[in-house]
Amino acid sequence: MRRFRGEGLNKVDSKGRVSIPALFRRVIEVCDPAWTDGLQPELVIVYGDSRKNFLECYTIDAIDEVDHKISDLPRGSIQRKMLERLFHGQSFPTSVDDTGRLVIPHKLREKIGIKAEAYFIASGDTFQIWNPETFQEDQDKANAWLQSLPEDFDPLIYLDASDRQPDE
Amino acid sequence: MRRFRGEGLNKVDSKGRVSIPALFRRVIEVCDPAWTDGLQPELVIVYGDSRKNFLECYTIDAIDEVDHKISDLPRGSIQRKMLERLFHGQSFPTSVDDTGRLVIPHKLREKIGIKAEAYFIASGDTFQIWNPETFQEDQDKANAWLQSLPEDFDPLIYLDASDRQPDE
DNA sequence: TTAATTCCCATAAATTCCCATTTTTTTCTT
DNA sequence: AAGAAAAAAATGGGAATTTATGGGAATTAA
Repeated sequence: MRRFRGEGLNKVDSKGRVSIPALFRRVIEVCDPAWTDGLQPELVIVYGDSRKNFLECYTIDAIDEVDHKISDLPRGSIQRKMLERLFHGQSFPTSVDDTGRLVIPHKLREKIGIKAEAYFIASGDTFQIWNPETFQEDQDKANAWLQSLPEDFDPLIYLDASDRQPDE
Repeated sequence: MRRFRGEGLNKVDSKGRVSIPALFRRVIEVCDPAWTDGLQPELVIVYGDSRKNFLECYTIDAIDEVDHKISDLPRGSIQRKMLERLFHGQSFPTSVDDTGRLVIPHKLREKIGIKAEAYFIASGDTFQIWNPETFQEDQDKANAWLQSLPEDFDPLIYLDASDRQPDE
């Protein structure tokens, strides 16, 4: 499964159109089973988590995986209801047009405070769209935290933790 | 099988007419085996569960699936009787008119307290129609709960739970 | 025959499509 | 290695289409 990698800053016009970074487009295409050259590859924007101030964009493969897991949860359970609302209700299916752009509806632009520019950043099998200033603030916080660590501390140390048993 | 995705808020006029979000219409059409371009695609509104304060709308394919499962239940069983009453009796078959609207009968509008506006939200292979205020209250509760969780809590964690054995 | 429902038509706003430029990146050539 | 040419990416604007919505006439129901 291909993963997104990289970041980018693009202009948003009055109709809400933004170019998707070209590298991301290749991944969106490959991860849409119905896509073939000439077609507009599809994707899904998830925006419902009220704690997040960015949009999360899923490829078709990625959202299908989520959908299947949701349908494995017991009908009527509170978890299923919540996830259905978030991923089925508070999401927006769309596609990349033939000039490589996406239309972000007015309501979604409002939600994350996007006006003239949008910042894109890869996040594994999804990518996120931020208001550039909001992202910078978040990044500043992350940097401050890094600064507080010993000079020789290597974040990769966290990876080894995943080998441990959950109860350790 | 196509699934509904997204949400929308539309006006209800004095005759009870409401536009169905365009994205939903595409799904309703595809999931009606009898539908072909120019015809009015059909659907079924289920309204009998007194504990729910919204209407649940089924595509023809979705309701057929339910019907078949019901007819597999033992005749005369209490379960079958209950489901038949709910899905056969307390349901309303209708269709999308050629301007993309649905007429919600007065009785159903009363039941969920709809007056000038109706809120639509996808829920897998069905979609729901709510009174906008009622939905918002429900959503506020969900958000409050989310806010109460640790900052880095990801609702997707629930999905991984489905890998576990039921008795864990 | 009154009221409710359906059908038909009209319009404004939003969205999509199509085409044209500009920028940036890559490739080719000297 | 520099500059020119070609290709790809980003952006802008207008026309055409689709949506959402409103109102009246025709039809059906009570």
